[in-house]
Amino acid sequence: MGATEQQAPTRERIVSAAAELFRRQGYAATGMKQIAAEADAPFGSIYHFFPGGKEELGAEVLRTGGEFFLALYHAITADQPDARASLRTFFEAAGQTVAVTGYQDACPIATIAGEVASTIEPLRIASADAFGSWLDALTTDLEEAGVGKREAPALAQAILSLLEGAFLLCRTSRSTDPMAAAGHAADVLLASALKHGPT
Amino acid sequence: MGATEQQAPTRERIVSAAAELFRRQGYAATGMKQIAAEADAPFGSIYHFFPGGKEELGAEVLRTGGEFFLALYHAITADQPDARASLRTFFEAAGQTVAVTGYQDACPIATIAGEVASTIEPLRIASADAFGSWLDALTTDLEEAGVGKREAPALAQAILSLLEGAFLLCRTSRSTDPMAAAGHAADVLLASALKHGPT
DNA sequence: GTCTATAGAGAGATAGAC
DNA sequence: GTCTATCTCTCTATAGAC
Repeated sequence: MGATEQQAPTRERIVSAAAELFRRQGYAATGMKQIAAEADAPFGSIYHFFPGGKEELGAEVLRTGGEFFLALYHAITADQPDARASLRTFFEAAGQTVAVTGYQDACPIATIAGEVASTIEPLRIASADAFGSWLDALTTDLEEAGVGKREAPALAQAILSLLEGAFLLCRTSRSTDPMAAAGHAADVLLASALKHGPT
Repeated sequence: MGATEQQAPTRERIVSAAAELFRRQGYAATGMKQIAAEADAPFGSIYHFFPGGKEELGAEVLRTGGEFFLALYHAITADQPDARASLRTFFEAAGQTVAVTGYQDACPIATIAGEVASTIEPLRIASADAFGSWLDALTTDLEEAGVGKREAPALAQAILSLLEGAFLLCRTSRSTDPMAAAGHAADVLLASALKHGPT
């Protein structure tokens, strides 16, 4: 914490630089040399830390990205009084992030996932694991909020679909309107599930 | 119609081959040579028909893909008795298509859009135009079904977000569950809008 | 309008000095 | 563990014969 420059370890810098570039430009369009330059790391270090090359680096990016986003979800919703407020706050935060980054940063998984789902099986699986961990967390929260155990998983899938679709529409249209509409829709769905609901 | 082999014109073969490859593998990961091979067309013909190169071809793919999908939407919903049946049928058809193609073919725009939204402005605009045309059509149908003019655009955005998000989750998880959940959610949202509704 | 050969740039990956 | 030079391959794009 002193005046000395504190720089993250090389490996971490590589992973976060790759994460940012993959998320914004896509996996195939991002070169290893560009990653090294952005990370301010020697080119060879990438292959030192990731002997499996680009694919191994991509898998690590998806893993850490999934964990980071999950932690973000928990952090944002922790302070909220109930599940509906949590969802509303989360969608609002998502819209703000997209706008603040100039419609570049949205989901850390989606851009890569769309590219590799039919072509690079290990990365498809890593993407599925990330989405799966979010769905599990959301399902648990929905159940605790009073959504029936039979309805909760499908509702979680619908809410994540809303989020991911809105991310794409926001980035494409350069507008936060789709995220606002998705957030409102998520609230309607949850309210409906709680009313007709369970137990 | 006869016994003679009827082959589509070269330009059309190029566009549809490119559309299929871009949609499945992504824009950056697809090479011009692969497109020529898949289209069974000479390599030079691509540059004959698309002097602007890959970017011009990508724009044409997005334009025709957007039109085709819009026509598909109209065709599927034309026979339906009401708006809720239309939506349910459309989401069912979407899920079937994804599954039947081995989770390869989903939205003709989404994979490209995610890659280019922050990097290739002409293609970002072409993607936005395609999504915009779908939103316009859906908004009109929702209004005709009785959704209030103030609520219809946001509901259309939410429904398209559900569809796009579910496409991604289906392809990533190799399951049609997310599409079923999204279809159900869309039905709930429309029913809610019609009830609390309009006029 | 069809087709081939090739230019020129950049990719992913590797070797080896330090 | 750092860093550079380079290998090989593939990419987009072009030139020019037919």
